[in-house]
Amino acid sequence: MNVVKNSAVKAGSGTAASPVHEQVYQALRARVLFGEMAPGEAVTIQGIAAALDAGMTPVREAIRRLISDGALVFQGNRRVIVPALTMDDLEQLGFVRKSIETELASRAARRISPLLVNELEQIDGALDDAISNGDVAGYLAQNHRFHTALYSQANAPVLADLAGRLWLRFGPSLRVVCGRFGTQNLPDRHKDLLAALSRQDADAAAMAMAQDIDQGMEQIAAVLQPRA
Amino acid sequence: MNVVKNSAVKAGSGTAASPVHEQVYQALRARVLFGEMAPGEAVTIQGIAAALDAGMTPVREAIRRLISDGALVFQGNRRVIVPALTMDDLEQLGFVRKSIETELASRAARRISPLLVNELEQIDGALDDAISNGDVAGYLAQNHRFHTALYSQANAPVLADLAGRLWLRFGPSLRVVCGRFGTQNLPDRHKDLLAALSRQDADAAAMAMAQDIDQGMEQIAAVLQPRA
DNA sequence: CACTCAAAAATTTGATCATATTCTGGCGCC
DNA sequence: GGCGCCAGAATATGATCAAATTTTTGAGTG
Repeated sequence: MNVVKNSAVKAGSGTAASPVHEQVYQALRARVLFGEMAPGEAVTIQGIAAALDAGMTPVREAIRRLISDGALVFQGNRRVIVPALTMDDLEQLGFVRKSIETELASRAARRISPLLVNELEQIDGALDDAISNGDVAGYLAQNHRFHTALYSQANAPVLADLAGRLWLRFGPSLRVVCGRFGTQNLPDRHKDLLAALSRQDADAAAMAMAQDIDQGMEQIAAVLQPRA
Repeated sequence: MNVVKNSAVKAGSGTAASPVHEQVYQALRARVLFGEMAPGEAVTIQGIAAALDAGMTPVREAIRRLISDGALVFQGNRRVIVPALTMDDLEQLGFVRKSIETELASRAARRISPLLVNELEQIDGALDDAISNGDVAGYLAQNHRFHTALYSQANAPVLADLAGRLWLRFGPSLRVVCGRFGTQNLPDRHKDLLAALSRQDADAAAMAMAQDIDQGMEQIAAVLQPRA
């Protein structure tokens, strides 16, 4: 992967010339979110800088942001790694996710438009395709898109922002889940959610979301606790 | 204020020579948390660097972290300011605080030792002193210490960490509250909480915490909405 | 003749890099 | 197995370039 150098071309190709540290942040964020970095893997500034063809300063800034997001952890000394969740971490994460994301689902349900329901159904369709095709990256991406699109409709930027941060914490572990079980065994709990949304039933939407979260967290827990 | 240069003295005076960017982060964090920066105030990298006698790079990193924490906001262009909360922000913050911090209180209540209760009572005493002395800075500091000490006992690092981040968001506004109303009118809702903790009553602790949070959020809301 | 609006210079500030310095962790040696 | 040296990586600096804001200035108008 390569970060686009916005050097000479002023009449940009379309993207509004975001600063390098932002590009690096987005690139790393995507990697973490979609499981392209393994839990426990070390992250070196110079390594990332070389991989993304960027200077050290922007990379350093991006990494600090990710650390603050909980997407990376600063290992006491000067070492930065991709975190490996413990069972305790997972339990707490599940608690917060259920608190925040059920509320987001609830609020979104009250304001949602048929247009949005349609968009979500399309995303969910793409998600189903990814599952049946065994396309792990596609599954993760569409699942993320589904939740993000829903939360953006809740008119609650603070909550949506927090939820987005939480996702960064279990992204790497999700990849491990898919690596172990494949996509075939990933049930899609979004159908109940879509039904609730389309009839603007806030309580039902919250409940469906809670189940979706529980199911996801349990699947990760199964991988974290490798004793039969 | 001046950051200590850890230059020649290798046999350190006791503090384990933390990196400059960490020192800057802590310094800025304290400033935000204790209302030493006004909402809406602009934060310039070079200004901070000059004020703290540090280079630009560490300051830049610290600011990025604070932005990720929600303590500062990146104002589209390249400007960074201390956020001024809206009523909507406050409502969402209150929701998340109640979700997380009541849970923390609850968990702490189940594990707390008489020793800790004693420590909390001492902090609360210092808090009362600050109130009667009209010592705004002291009030904010002790109040923060109280909650932090409690949360550290909940054995839930993820939740405690998230709670700590949330506090950064309303720190600046708290200062405005105190500036407007003084400390005299700040009721201390910690007594109920301490009582619940000392008898390890998790539900009562959660309820008391919810009231403490509600009261704090309402006080901020009163300042945010300046129509009589 | 004063006033307004706007354009352009100047200053302030942010972004990035190349480089020097310091520290950590590993590896060979005793 | 413990101790000191070495490679590599992180930290930090200051310079340099670019962007944005502010100030200045000037022409046109009432």
